[in-house]
Amino acid sequence: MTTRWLTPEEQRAWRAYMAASLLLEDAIDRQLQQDAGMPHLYYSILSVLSESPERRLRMTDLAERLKITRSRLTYAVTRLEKDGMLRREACRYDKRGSVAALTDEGFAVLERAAPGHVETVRSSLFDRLSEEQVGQLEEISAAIAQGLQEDGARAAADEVPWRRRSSTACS
Amino acid sequence: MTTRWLTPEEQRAWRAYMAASLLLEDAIDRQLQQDAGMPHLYYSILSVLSESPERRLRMTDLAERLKITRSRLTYAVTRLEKDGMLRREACRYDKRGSVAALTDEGFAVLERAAPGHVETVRSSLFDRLSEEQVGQLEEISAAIAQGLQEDGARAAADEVPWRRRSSTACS
DNA sequence: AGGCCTTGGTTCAAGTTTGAAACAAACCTA
DNA sequence: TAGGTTTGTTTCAAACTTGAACCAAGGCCT
Repeated sequence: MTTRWLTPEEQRAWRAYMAASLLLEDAIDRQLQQDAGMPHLYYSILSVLSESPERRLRMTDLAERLKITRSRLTYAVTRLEKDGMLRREACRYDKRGSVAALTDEGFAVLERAAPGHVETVRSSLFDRLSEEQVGQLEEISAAIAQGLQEDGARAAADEVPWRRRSSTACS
Repeated sequence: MTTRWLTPEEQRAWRAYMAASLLLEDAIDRQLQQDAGMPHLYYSILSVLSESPERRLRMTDLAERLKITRSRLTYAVTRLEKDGMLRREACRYDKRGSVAALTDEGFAVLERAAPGHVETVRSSLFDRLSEEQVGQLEEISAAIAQGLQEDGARAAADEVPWRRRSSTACS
């Protein structure tokens, strides 16, 4: 089948999106690096933890919420632990598991950084959008995210299908 | 002034956006790494070059179009040059300048990779959106990008203001 | 219990990004 | 035209990300 190239409208949207997402992540990373000494992802880790029951979460759950790989998370958590922002604890139910627990210091750092962060998100993003556009952005983003997560799940399910033994022998 | 926190609608939009942008970049990076052996940014460099007059562009212009730092570009171009995808040439007008020129091999690689890339962009993004949403996405992205670029320009202009000599001596 | 696959996490090397510093050419301006 | 600033680009070290490989521990069978 011949490629269905992007229409001019799609091209414009795609380019605008790429520029916007790059610039936005940059702006946010820069602000947080300045004011909190950590990149956006690291701040997000603290943020997610702070909203979790008992301010702690298992590594895999944390990775899932943040949509990042476990390996990336391991590295980040190691750094944050070194900085005293969180502690690693053993999981009581599952001896394999480890849970990240926000420390009081981590929580304090988060509280101190939050206003500046919110202000940046506001001035970079929401101040430029109408209320209607905020709703549109949510719907669009949700649609994309949902699709990609289904893809991921499907891919995982289909993984190494050649290992499945079919009951009727058809190669 | 007390912080204006995000409204629930804004929070939802922000979280959905973050998830979507992470997942999307991941999907695209993975596909291109698989099929073309390079991350998205590197592909974009080739792509921008291929659409430029004579398939060449000065480093700064390239960085500007891609919204990345010059230093990041230098690294990427070095790799791409090593791989034979492009060549660095001296700029005739400005002896400081260097221009990146797409090689025939680079163009060929690009042509081979393009269909798969477009297919991924389509299935990850545009297939999930209505025509209307594509338009909305463009407008939203353009608004964000425009705002952030103005900010960047303003910040650059205001840089080291203490060096400016005011005509009337006021401190 | 003894295998075997899966799951939760970490480790390691290679690749990439960051930001500040270094350089050199170009551009003032006195 | 010499000195000082700006502009274009690279360099360097430190930080971060990636993906594959690894190591337990948990869950099934049989």
